[in-house]
Amino acid sequence: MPELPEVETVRRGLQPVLEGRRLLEVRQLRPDLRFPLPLDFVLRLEGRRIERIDRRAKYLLMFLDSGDVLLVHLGMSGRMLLIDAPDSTALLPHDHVVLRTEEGREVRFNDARRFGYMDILPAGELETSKYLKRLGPEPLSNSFNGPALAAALQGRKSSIKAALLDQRVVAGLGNIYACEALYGARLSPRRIAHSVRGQRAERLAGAIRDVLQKAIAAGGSSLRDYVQTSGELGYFQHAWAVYGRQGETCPDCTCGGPPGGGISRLLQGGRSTFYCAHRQR
DNA sequence: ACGAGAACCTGTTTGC
DNA sequence: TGCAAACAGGTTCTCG
Repeated sequence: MPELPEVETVRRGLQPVLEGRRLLEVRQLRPDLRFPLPLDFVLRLEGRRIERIDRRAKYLLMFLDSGDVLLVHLGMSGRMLLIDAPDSTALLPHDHVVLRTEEGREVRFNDARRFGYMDILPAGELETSKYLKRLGPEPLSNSFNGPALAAALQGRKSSIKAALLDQRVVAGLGNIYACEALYGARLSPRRIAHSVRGQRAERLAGAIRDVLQKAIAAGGSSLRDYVQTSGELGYFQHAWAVYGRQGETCPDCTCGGPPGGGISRLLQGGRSTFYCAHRQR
């Protein structure tokens, strides 16, 4: 589930619970997530204070007072569960790592599919690490704009949809927001990537920023209700324009439903793409 | 070198 | 209703 806006929302929810707090106890419930955890995983976390929580693309970065960074990727189904009363809350299925703070609260990394992972590395090695070194620009940073996007797409013969999922082109988009951004920019997901340049690239870069900012704002506005009844962080009711809306009328088409208008589903590289063939060219 | 597809793993939804 | 197949928000590897 987590693309950039969801990870950012999780980051903001974790800040008041973890930032500036000391980890009194860390429990590792299995030796591996997607990858094996470091052998000294617990040792390097217990007793450390979390000074700052950052985000890069879909990665959460927890900077420790030891100079290490705890890097977290939520994969497809990873969640951070907030447990206020740990002693009366049994471990749930797929709770893999438990962080207990000095305040007696817990943050649990829960991940059924186990595509998520964690690692610990020295802060100085973060940028050149295998995780971050190939990432493209942050879409909400100043370095991301139409010309930068066009340059990254130059020579690419895949579909624009596939290119947007490549984290080297722009970091943080996943299947949902790639669909939504293409809808916002009125570009067909089947369009060949390198044909998106000039004005089209401006439109797409703008749509990407727009869609991400709105999704983050939707999370942020419900920050008060941040902890769901399940204690889960980062789930929100998103008002997606096209994603998951196959068969519905396009919100922007006045031509009525199919044929011609209406939202259809397409399979690209094994992933579902939702789009309006009438609006997107 | 590049792009499509498979693989990783488990839970939920869909279709016969 | 029951069961099997399809599908799920990510990333990386292999193959052609």
